[in-house]
Amino acid sequence: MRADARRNRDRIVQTALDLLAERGPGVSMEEIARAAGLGVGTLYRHFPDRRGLLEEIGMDVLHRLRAEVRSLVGRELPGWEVLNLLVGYCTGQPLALLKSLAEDTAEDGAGTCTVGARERIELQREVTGLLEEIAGRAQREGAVRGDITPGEVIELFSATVCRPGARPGDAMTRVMLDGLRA
Amino acid sequence: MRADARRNRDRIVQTALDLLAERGPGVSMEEIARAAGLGVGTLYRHFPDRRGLLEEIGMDVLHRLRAEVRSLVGRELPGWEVLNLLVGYCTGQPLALLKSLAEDTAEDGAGTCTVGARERIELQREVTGLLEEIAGRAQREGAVRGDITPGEVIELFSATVCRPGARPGDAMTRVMLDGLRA
Amino acid sequence: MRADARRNRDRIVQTALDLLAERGPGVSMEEIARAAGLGVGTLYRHFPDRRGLLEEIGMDVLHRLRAEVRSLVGRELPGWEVLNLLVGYCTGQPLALLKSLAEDTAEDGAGTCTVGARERIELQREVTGLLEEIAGRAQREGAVRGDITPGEVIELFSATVCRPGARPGDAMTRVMLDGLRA
Amino acid sequence: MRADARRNRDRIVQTALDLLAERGPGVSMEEIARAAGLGVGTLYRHFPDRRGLLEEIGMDVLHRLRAEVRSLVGRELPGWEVLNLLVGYCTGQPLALLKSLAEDTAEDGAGTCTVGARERIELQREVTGLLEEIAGRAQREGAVRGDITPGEVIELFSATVCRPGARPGDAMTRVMLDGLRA
DNA sequence: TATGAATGAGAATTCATTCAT
DNA sequence: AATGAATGAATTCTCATTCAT
Repeated sequence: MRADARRNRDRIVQTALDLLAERGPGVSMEEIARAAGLGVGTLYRHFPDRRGLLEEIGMDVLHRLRAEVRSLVGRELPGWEVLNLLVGYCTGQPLALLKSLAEDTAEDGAGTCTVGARERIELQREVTGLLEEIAGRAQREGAVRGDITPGEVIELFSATVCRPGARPGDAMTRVMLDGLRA
Repeated sequence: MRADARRNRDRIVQTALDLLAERGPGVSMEEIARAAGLGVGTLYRHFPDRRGLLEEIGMDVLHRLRAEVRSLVGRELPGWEVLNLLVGYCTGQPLALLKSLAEDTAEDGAGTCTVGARERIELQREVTGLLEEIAGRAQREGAVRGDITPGEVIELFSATVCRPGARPGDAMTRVMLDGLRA
Repeated sequence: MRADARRNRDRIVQTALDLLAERGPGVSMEEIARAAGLGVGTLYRHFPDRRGLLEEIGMDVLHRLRAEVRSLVGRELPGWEVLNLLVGYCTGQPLALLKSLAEDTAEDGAGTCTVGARERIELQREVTGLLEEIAGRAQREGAVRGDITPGEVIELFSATVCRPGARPGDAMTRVMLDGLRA
Repeated sequence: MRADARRNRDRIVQTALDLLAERGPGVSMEEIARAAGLGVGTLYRHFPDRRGLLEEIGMDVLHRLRAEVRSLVGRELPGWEVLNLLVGYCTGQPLALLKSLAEDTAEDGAGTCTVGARERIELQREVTGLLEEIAGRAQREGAVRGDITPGEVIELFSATVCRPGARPGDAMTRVMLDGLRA
């Protein structure tokens, strides 16, 4: 891929993320293209359609999240500490998009699932798996209560840090972390 | 108001609530009308426009919530118990709609706020006030931790019970309640 | 026809005329009914449809015009004087409606002409005939120039006095009358 | 602006003028688009909405009228002759549209006047000013009667030549011109 | 009979997507 | 390859007309 094409593609993804965060899911393709300093045509050269763009953005976010999780896991810290560090990372990321993507996909029914969606779901599952491992470890270490499943721990964790406007150390994250303690 | 008109109006509100819960905010006026067994025209006889319909539905939900809160407050129970009882009520109600209404209103900017929206915001504020009183009481009773404001308690509470798919006693509500304890 | 039905009918015609004059051809049936203090249902009991109502209104106006013309003709005045007296009458009447009716009818093509329209056209022709007689007499008396047909005299006359906002003695009517002189 | 876009825009304006003249103000956007050999979307790319399209058409007509008036004024002819030449020009133009635009604008009330409407009114005023100058000159030259204002002369002039179906030399224009003579 | 609620076809408008320049 | 003009299906909303109360 040529350098300028790559640059354009990244600009689109970034701009779309910003606009989506700022103005909700109603932003039009035209607006995204314009905000990225491009024409719609160029946008469609890079992404097959709106859904495709959203999926790719989701992939982008997930890739970065996976990288972060992997690097934290590599540092061999206690699970509880990893969860706390992840709060810091996640609250700064536009993870809310992942939720709406998941909902949109669910709506369509399992059958009509795009290739792009399948890839994302795959990746999502992988990342969730990693996170659940961390949660499980934290439970085995006695830091997190044992009366809920690791999956539920992560569900909770996501609900908290993915919520729009989440900040590390705000009331909701503090209560969530305290509530998770054994 | 004629009996049949009243009945239709209620059907519309109920149907719209169901569809909105089931299929997200993208449902069209036509779909709502069809699902209610009516023509679009009838929707527009009862509600000025799409926004108006949504606002009225929000009012409907809020009125019922206020009634519930008032009745609980009237029973002079400890604040903590009221909060727990409210979990049971709220998780069965389509409160998520209130959030999306609030977001939509915010988008338009303060100036362009409709009369309907203003009323709803008013009512919302009233209900929130009642809830914060309950939270405050629970804190003074020593049941809820004191390091967060009553407003934050309620914010948390809402985030948990308004989330789509919330069930009383599920992991998220349990953790939230445990995290709130003093 | 019962007295109250007659009264309702007249109210509708009068109200419709007023609204049409005041707010243009965009007034809705509902508005007309409401302004007449009735429901739409009642309106449709008296008139088959919108077009029918307009035609009837046209008939109403035409009947009164014919009566006026006949009475003036009966007074055996010189043609020129009759024309001048008619200016006074016509500028106070909502004759503009007749033009728009004529245009609407023309649009539909000759074939699709309603029974109501046919009657009105008939009556219109009769009145025009009477007026042309007057014009012809005025020409024979030497008061009106002879280089245009009586039909043209009346066309002119109508264009002037039917124009919205026409007042006897205003610039346009004076110029028209002066221009018509032999 | 791209050449083809320019061409399409002009086609739209021309087609709309024709349809409006032929079928009255009820023509739909879809019809205009179809008649221009385009999709509705294209109309909306070029004009913000129906009103916007009409205003632009009005501007178009007015610009051409102003150019004509200016060129006639530049030829330093007697006022009376200019008026007569203008009859020839005006009767071939769809000036009736300007009247209906003025009425539509008036209906909305002064406050809600669009930017487009304001521009048009401005231009209309300018052209009317030019025409009144010509009328005034014709009066000073002794060709036009002095007992009416230049404004009234032009009002009359417009009423005659803007009327649908006006032809130079038809009865109405001849009478108007004769009536205006001193 | 009078009323006004219900209906649905039709008009304006938006926006994802395609295609000519 | 980039651009933005063109497209038309989908959506909101209106209003003449019908029909239940």
